[in-house]
Amino acid sequence: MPDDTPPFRYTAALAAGIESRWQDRWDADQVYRAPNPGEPGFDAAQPKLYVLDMFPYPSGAGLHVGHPLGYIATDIFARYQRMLGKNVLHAMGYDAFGLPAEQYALDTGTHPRVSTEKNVANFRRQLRRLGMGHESRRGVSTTDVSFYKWTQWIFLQIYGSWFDPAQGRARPIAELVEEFERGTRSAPPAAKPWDRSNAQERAALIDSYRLAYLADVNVNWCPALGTVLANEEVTSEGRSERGNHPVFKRPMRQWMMRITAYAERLLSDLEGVDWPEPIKLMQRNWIGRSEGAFIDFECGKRRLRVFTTRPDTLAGATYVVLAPEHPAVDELVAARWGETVPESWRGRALEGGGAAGAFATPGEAVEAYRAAAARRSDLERQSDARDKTGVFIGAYAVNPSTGERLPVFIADYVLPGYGTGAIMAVPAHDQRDFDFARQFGLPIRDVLYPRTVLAMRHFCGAATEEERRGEMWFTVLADFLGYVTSNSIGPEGFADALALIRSRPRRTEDDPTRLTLETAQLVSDVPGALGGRRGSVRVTWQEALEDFGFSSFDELCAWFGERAFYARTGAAFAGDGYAVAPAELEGLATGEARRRMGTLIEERGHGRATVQYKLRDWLFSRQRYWGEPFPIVYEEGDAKNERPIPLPEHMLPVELPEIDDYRPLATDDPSAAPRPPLGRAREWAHLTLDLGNGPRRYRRELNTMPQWAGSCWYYLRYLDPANERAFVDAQTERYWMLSRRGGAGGSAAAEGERFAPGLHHSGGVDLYVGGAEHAVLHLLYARFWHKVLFDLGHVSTPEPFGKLFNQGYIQAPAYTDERGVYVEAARVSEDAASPGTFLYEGRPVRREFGKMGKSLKNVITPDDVCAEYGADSMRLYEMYMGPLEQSKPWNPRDIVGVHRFLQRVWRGMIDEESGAATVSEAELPEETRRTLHRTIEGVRRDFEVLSFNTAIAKLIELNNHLGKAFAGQPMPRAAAEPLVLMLAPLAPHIAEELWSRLGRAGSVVRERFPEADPAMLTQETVELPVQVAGKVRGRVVVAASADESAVRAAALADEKVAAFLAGKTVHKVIVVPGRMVNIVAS
RNA sequence: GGCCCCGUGGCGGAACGGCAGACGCAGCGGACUUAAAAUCCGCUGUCGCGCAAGCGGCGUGUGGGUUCGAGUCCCACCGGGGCCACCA
Repeated sequence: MPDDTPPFRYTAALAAGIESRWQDRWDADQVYRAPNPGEPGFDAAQPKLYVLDMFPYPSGAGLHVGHPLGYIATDIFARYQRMLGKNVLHAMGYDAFGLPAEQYALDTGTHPRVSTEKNVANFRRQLRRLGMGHESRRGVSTTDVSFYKWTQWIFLQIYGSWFDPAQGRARPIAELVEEFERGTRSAPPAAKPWDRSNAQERAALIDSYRLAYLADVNVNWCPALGTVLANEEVTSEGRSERGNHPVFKRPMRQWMMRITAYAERLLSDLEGVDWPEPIKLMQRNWIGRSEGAFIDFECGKRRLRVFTTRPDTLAGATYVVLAPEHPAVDELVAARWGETVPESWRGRALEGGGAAGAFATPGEAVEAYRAAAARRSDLERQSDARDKTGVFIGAYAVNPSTGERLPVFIADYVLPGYGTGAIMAVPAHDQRDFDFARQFGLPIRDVLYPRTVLAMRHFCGAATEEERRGEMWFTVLADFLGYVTSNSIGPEGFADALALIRSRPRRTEDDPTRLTLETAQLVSDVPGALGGRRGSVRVTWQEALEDFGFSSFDELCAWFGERAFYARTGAAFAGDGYAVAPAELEGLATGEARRRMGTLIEERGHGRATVQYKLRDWLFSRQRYWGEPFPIVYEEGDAKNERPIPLPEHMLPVELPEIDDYRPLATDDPSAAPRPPLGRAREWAHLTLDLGNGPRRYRRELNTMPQWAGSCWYYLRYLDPANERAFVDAQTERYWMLSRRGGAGGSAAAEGERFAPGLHHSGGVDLYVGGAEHAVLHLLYARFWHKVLFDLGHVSTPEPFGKLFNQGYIQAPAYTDERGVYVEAARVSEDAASPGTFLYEGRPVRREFGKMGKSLKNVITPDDVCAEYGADSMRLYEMYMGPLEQSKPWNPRDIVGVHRFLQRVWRGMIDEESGAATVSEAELPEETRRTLHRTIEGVRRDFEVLSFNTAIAKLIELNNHLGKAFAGQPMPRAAAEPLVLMLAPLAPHIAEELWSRLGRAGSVVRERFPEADPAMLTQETVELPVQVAGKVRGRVVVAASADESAVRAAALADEKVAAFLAGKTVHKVIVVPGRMVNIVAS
């Protein structure tokens, strides 16, 4: 069959030729080079812009179409900004250390360095194929020796500093030593005074202040990976995020980073950055600040310190709970049970341990409970979180508010690492305490109520104390009142609620804690109880009101003091309420009561106000091969790693040694000792050094740094990738990070306006794009390092990333067979006989949509898409799918739409037979000029806010317009060229080709983006819709400058409108100039 | 369980509180072809009336509210997704 496709039709084949030719040209001409200060071509007057992507792990599988979504977006944005005349830094590096890279190397039996280099090369090839305008000289990899030398250097900076709480910032450790020497600072009470300490003790004291330190901590040990993991790398099921292996808690001596010192700044500085709110929220939650108080309970001769956020509920505390690991337990545990101690408090010997039954002494019960708690996995603990366990330790503590003797328990629902590891339990106002109290028959004393409940108490005087305590029925009332009022059901509904409350069935045992809203509604469906919300009610609302002594609904509302009641589900716990006990707090709103109680406690010496954080220090060492070695040695003979010795800067880098067997020591045995693979490099691990006191033998630190180390600062190395004297040149750092985007150019500032709000305050990277999966890990660690570097004067901004944008995921269909196992999506086809049925090897499979990736076997590679349609079509499609921040399904059928668009653009100005441009030099007709300028204006606006889907739609519209306007005749150059330039950021290859075929020399990369003529955006006449009672009934054309009365007259005069107004009185005419008219008539 | 985000045609999605469904896909009809593909033109939320141009009703998950006017703002519910999950 003869192929009659014209030789210059824009097909995949033609696109492939165009694309590779221009990619070569771009490389050869270095068109993306962004000069640093002092480099050739640098112009201080030119505004700068730093655009950054979260760099990838170069996995062996290569890129799939989900990866470049964000990269394409930043590339378009960067290209657009270059065309506005900015000096744009856009580069792509590789996060190549860490578990995934090492795991891939293990799987394929190659050395990690070899496989990493291969993978990086493959990623680079794939990205180049997509036409990315990355500046290659800045594309560093975290595994480059010249890179990790500086990772080690930064580690030494952190190691060499301490956090001064008085100044709220990190300072060099030498200044701390100096303060001790001079006596301006004294050692903490627990430590020996400085002047009476020996050298070793002084060193230990100093070490205890460092931001990077060795400590025996209860770590997450993952034997299957042969390494410890950070809290952030462990899932809520207690398994490793990588590989899903079991993780065990175990004390080990490890490197830690004192990120907790920065908790407050990491929290408060979120205010100043332009980040998506959900991400900020996740960071806030992770940091987990809570204000509260330490309260001391007398407990025999000891004082037992608890932490609470609700000191105002102290009077409601009816028992005390310690974490099983709490150090005071051994001291407090009683020798024998008291006479009156119930059986259930004494623990239960488990089956297999001989006779089942309560333990003979508290000591035995405690021991058994601790052992059982340690055996229980996190998963088990969570699955039955409502079933509280614990044992009484035989001791009592005195409630400082009531003077009562409260029993002391240990229970694993109290965590050892948070607060003081001890709590006062207030079962009336805390769900967990309530669950525990019910389990153990402990008293429940309520001391505060939502406002509505206080009101309801007045109404329902019939309810006894007993009823309230046992069932916390007030939450039901609160639920229902909130429901009734917020639904604006009105007096009838309110009466319904009252009727329901009075007739509501007793709480049953299987619904022990509280009636939820759903159950309340269920109850309302019970015949006889209420008969439905709108149905027959047993009493009329007047009757109900009269019952309660009100004559009208308004009067009732007035009694409540406000028209809306805020109480909702859980209000009794959450605390928008009023305290009623103890006497000092009577009638105070909770916020006030908390403050008042805090003061009282402090005044009476029972404790003090404090702030606690959930954030823990960062576990910084791993027992793996493929990571940055620590620049740390120990004296030979110091077997327990007691005294780390930092290597001097000139000894950096500490290169990762070549070893044959780099596998981690994986095992199933949770009690096995970690054995870092670097221990096998014997030559490397032991060395002779002269650290100023003569040559001595030293041992190297054998752990490596975690995955996150390199990604904590790579964006700084992009700025100055080849610098051998510093991690980044100070002036260069200031230029790219500190100066405001668009600051120097007048018009540029205006252009950035819509985008700029986030850029005033913190400085840093102007736009950082990446997935939301890094909301806490990478983004928190990087902020921490950046702040340390800022405090030490190495960087000029307190925050690294001024504006953050999260792109969504690309989802793709995935298929499971009857066993629920995923099958190769590429080999599934739709059954032609019955659409909607999908077949894999002739067997039906079930379709679902999920994030594209290896695990769902639904990967589509950009290489395939490029081969079928070309890179420009691929880029355009990914941007056209929908809003960048949204997750959306990959639908290959839709790609032809954007491909056809490019084809039409091409054909509009190129002769498909000869390849010659077919444009005229004619002037544009008025209507076309207006359309063009409206498009320019719209596309610019869309580009500024990364709304590429709508920008493309506008370009398609423009092209459709041009196709119609110049059907059968050449398109004027005055339309063709702006169209090409607007297309250039989105589809750079075809734009370059068209530009050159239109007879223009050079690349479009540095051409100026078209500007809209404001005169072309205003219109002389406008068509306004005219509504009658909110429905469009007609249209009038009026002068754009027409005043309100003219528009009003025109609207009323309209024939159609008049027809609708016939026989009606016009009450009001609303005229929104330039928008519409609405006539209110009856 | 808590917090957060999202519900618009057959599909992806447009829409400063002001003409709902831009643009694309799919579908239908037509032109060009011996034919098909490609390409081009037109139609395409839904129901009713009409031969027709057209006219009208209903429509943004459900129920309320605010407003001259609600996809958009507020409340509740239903459904989907995400994050955290015994943090006192």
